[in-house]
Amino acid sequence: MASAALQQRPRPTRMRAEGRRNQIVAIAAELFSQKGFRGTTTKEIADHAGVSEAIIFRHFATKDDLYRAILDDKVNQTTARMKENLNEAAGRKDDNAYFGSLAYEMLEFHRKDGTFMRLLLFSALEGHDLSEIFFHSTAREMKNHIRRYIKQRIADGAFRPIDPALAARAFVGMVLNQAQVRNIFRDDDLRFSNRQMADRFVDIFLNGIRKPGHTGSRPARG
Amino acid sequence: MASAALQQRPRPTRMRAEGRRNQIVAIAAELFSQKGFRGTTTKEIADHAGVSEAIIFRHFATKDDLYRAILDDKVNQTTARMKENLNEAAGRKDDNAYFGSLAYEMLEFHRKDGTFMRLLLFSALEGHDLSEIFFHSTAREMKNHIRRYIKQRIADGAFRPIDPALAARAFVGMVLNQAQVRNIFRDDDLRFSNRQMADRFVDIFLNGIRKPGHTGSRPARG
DNA sequence: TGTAAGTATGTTAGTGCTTACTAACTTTCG
DNA sequence: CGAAAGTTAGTAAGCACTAACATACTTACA
Repeated sequence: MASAALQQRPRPTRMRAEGRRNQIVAIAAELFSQKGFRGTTTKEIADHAGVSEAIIFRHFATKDDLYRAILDDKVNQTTARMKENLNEAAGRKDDNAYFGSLAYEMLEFHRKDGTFMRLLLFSALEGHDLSEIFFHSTAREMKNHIRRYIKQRIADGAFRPIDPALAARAFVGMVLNQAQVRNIFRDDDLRFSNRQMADRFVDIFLNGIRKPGHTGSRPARG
Repeated sequence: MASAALQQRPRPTRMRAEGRRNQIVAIAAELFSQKGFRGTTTKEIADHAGVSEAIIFRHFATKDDLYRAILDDKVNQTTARMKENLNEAAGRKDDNAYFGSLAYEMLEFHRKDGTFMRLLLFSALEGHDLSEIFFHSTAREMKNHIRRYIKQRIADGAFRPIDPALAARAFVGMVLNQAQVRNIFRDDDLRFSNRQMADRFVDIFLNGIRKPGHTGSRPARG
């Protein structure tokens, strides 16, 4: 996938600095996500960009700098997208809609961008100093959002008095583990659409934390 | 006169082949789990073993062979331990005990052996050919065990008619994500013991999949 | 039992290859 | 022209891996 960006060019098309820079970032992101930072050579990146190796180092002082630029890039474009979805769903107090769209968006996000999770894990495992920011800006921020929502719904009397942070992790865990098994371990045994999967996770989760009697708790119209 | 500024290798303790081999495997497992296969050098392994680099290659033809030995080792000792726990819990039909001990054992396992999860992820991300076996022998096997149990309990009329494989993944996901956040991302915000955490995950999960009215087939637990 | 021979375990000092990165030069374009 | 975008041809360091030699332990046999 996305191998269109990785094609080699026989003729070195001359590009402007910004364009070349973006191209290098995109290509390197793909390669780093596939083989890790240490497993990818600057020569390899240059070849995929159809350019000599020295060009890489005109745009990025070191290989590490390039990695930093990639993570920065990913974080920015990701948090922006995620926050939109979170806030969109947070307004209403429809539990099914909130968790359903959340799970669906997470699954879809990781389906569309297979590199993200791999980059995140690689950076954490390889102990890169930006991995913490990378992590905090994504999973943790999302988890906190859910935690606050659950806390509110407990106060509303809709959910049982469970620990909000733990419940949030439980829900995120279901969804992320599914995405991870698919993206990292290529174990695609569950033949559900992301929508179906999201609905079923929400079903289990909400039944698990709702107060007995509170069957659906859709936004009471009165 | 004594060139005391020499490296710390005062007495090259002579070991028998098997002992040295095991030592190298243990050291390399630790280092690979911390820095990955590509991120760890054979020199480094030798230094930690207090031995010259050539010794590594007397026991293992290539660095790759060493990696293979480590994964084999981990798989064997792990599946053995895990299967015991699974079968021990499977006999009784106490849902709380089954899922509770399962979650607890998983959390404890990953707390005790922090290298396992890192090795598993590294091998999958770096695309090592043994990673599939590594994966199948652990998470997948366990998930199948749970899937069968859930299927049985649905037939018993204790659980709602949900998809067993999906429910199994949901449960495993909760637990493994928690272990992963702790081991990989070092985000230790949940201040619960593993026992408490297991109980709470089970609480959410079982309430989520039990038939209404089936409060819980606990034999004797108040 | 003493000890030389034989073997297992260790060392040093490399090899050739790959890597990130650089210097110095050439080509394209406004 | 002059600057921006490209090239070639390196370098020093680090890598997995090896050959040749050194030392400790075991065993065979008087």
